[in-house]
Amino acid sequence: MTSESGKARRKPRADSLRNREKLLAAAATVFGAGGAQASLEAVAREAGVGIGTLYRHFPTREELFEAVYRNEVDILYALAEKLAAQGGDTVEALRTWLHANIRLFATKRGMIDALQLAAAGSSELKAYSFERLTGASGLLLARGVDAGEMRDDVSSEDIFRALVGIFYSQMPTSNPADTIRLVDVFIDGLRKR
Amino acid sequence: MTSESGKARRKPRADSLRNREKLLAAAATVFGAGGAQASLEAVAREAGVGIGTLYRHFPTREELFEAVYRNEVDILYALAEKLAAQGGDTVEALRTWLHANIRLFATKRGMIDALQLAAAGSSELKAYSFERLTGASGLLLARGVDAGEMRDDVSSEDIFRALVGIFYSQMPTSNPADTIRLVDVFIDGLRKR
DNA sequence: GAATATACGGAGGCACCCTCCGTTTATCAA
DNA sequence: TTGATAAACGGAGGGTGCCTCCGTATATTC
Repeated sequence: MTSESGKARRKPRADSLRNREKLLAAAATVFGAGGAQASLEAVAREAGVGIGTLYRHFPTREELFEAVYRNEVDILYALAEKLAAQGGDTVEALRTWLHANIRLFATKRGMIDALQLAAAGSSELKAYSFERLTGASGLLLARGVDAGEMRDDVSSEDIFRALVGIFYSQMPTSNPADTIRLVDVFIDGLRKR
Repeated sequence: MTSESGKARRKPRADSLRNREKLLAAAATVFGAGGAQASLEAVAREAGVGIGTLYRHFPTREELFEAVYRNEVDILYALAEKLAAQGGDTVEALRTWLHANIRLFATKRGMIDALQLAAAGSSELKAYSFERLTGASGLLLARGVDAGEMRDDVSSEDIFRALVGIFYSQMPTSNPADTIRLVDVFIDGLRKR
């Protein structure tokens, strides 16, 4: 139903699939080193393909980012689901999840930029990452609100954006410990008073 | 002692002063519309001067930003001083000051970008704005810590960066009310528990 | 009214963005 | 196998921006 919808199509060309993989690997390398604004031509060079090929596979910078980090995003989402399911202190669950975020972002400079892009992106076609991670924090937030342990006057999207903002502004200069402390401040603020 | 230090200098050329003003006005316009990444050549065009002239007056993008927004920064600093001097609830003072920030940034898209730049900039030669505003929030924070009303385990620089991050991530999509709510969450987290 | 210290402007070299299209190649059917 | 052809490739090209450099212009000074 997925692969044979519509008229019978040729199967994708092998070189196309190969190039896609090469581009993803190259992008992980280049973005990892240079952050979000790294040159797309550099990615194409690193991958050993023409710039046109890059654009055919990933028409926008965002799409390339999304593809590169989709896996990590899925991991974070899965963690949120696990934490939400296993019960226990709701505030601590949220804290655990956010600390996992920080630890992940600390090693992947490009990832935080990707989220920054996603969070700022147009709302009509929201990036996969933004939806997914907003969903994840929403899961944990809702549990806290239901339990009467967290304030109910903020949305998961706002929270997520705020946290991305904190990460984003902290990363370049500070060490993870400072970031963790600030996120903890924010979490304490989320407690119902 | 300031103006005649060293050998007797010529007075600055009139055209130079004029161009500096033209550049500042143009930059305010262009950055106001286009944000931090607006083209410097566009600024020069708007000012009706050559690109070389722009670079002579403001060797870096940061310096131009700083000059454009210095006045607002000074206003915010003065407000912090006033709030710190007049006593009263320390947490409320900080809140008042941050709300003033939000209100100001809401109308000056370029300003928040400028701070973002300043906050991320190299720490060896810190931008005027960053130092000034860090100092301002430090003033208010210290008072709260001394009064035993705020936690003492975060630095004013970290706080300031975090708040810039929140502003920065919120502004493009949300309305000021959401931003205010999130900053309030953060402030609540700063309370000593 | 020189002399000269300063400032001006923009060409030039480089990098990047993105599009477009002539060329190449993988797939499929005969 | 071997065309036929849909699909993908690559990179030239036109545009923009960055920043530097230096020949030219001009405000100040004496």
